[in-house]
Amino acid sequence: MAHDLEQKALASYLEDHNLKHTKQREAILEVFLEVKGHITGEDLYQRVRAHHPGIGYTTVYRTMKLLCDAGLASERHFDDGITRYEIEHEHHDHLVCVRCGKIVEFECQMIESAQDDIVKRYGFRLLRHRHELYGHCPDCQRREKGGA
Amino acid sequence: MAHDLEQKALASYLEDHNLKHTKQREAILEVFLEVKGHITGEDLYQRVRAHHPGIGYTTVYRTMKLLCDAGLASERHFDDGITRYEIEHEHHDHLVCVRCGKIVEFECQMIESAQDDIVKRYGFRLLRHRHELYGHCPDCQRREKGGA
DNA sequence: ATAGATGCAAATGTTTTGCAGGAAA
DNA sequence: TTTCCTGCAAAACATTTGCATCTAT
Repeated sequence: MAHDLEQKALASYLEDHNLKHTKQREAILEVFLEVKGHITGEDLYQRVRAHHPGIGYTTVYRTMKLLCDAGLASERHFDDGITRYEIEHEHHDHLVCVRCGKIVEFECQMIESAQDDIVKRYGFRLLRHRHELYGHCPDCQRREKGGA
Repeated sequence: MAHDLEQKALASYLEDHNLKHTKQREAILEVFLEVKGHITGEDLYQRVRAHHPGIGYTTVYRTMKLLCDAGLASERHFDDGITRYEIEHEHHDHLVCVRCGKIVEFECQMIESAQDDIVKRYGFRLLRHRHELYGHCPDCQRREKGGA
């Protein structure tokens, strides 16, 4: 499967850092990749638990932190204050549906360069940014018209 | 003082909604306007407390919620997860210095219209957005060179 | 007099930490 | 067999709520 690559990356990270390769860590990474990220700690916990009862919240949170350090995941904080983990990949921003929770990624070079201009204007040195658009996705707009 | 206007707005909001005009509410609004917003609940609590010992966190939080309803304040959530209250005014976004915590507002029409394009492309209906640039402000960059 | 406000303490919800037992190397 | 992990329970932290008391109207 396509996830072998990431499992190998995890293994080599663990090895390089004198950490142990446990079934819990493997299981959490597995589920995380399966759902393609954008998942909360709670949700991840529930899903891993389905296959591995007995696993604790603690392990999920600790493992996700580890995956972030390993460069396989990254944390995202949207409006609801709940941390979500996504698969680490090149820079992008998000569209979030406030009705169904769907998250879509986008990337816009024009905005990036406008940001650079703003930063220059104020004399800041830019480290990172966060840009989120909240609204209703096409499916939910259709549902609205339907009557829900 | 310039704050009379807002105190009047508060009074009329309270009246319209059958709420009472208390010294706590007045004091909190006073301090909030004084510091020009972008303040945390904790910070606001400490400052109000300096002049009005005995006031509780609860009242600060409840009053800020009320001021938001009244359209005088609005909540902002930056990266650190602590709610900050700002003076409500026309749409804008923020530059945040991650060293000293300074917050600068900006507004960019080019970005706004680029957003509209993106939203259209994905078929979303845009309700609101959040755009924050994190970096080092000019003062902190100077300090860095200095040696701190 | 009475609806509404206050302040305390306790609850909340998410994430983290201390610790004793358990598993990988 | 030593080092690192795990899971539980408890802590942490910002914010909210229950409740008895107090206050503006």
